[in-house]
Amino acid sequence: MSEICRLYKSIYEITDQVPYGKVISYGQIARMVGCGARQVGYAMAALKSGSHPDIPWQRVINSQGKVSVHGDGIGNAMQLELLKEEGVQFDSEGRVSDSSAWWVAKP
DNA sequence: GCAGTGACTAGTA
DNA sequence: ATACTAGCCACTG
Repeated sequence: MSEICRLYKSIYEITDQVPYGKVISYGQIARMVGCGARQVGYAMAALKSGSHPDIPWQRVINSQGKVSVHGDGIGNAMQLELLKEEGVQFDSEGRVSDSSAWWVAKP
């Protein structure tokens, strides 16, 4: 059994701290943990149902404010739907409203 | 230990 | 606005 590095733990910690109806970008988390953005995405991919069901991985999106495509795009659709259920407003392009960003306060 | 891969980002053309 | 490139760091073979 491979124990997850504390780096992943930090990533999960931040992701778990994202409030309901809010989202955060991979890059932002990467800066917080002090690692590359890819590692954040990798940590999310490592999340499995049953291991860390309490982690709102669906609230993690890319810097474009959109959901990234994984594998066949299955998880992608689920993620989008989950966010909609949480009350996150999406644009016609599938982009999240700037007000839905957690970290932030973007000009 | 090296090479390839990956749910990314930022910069340049 | 889009397309391509380079950088990023961890995991797998």
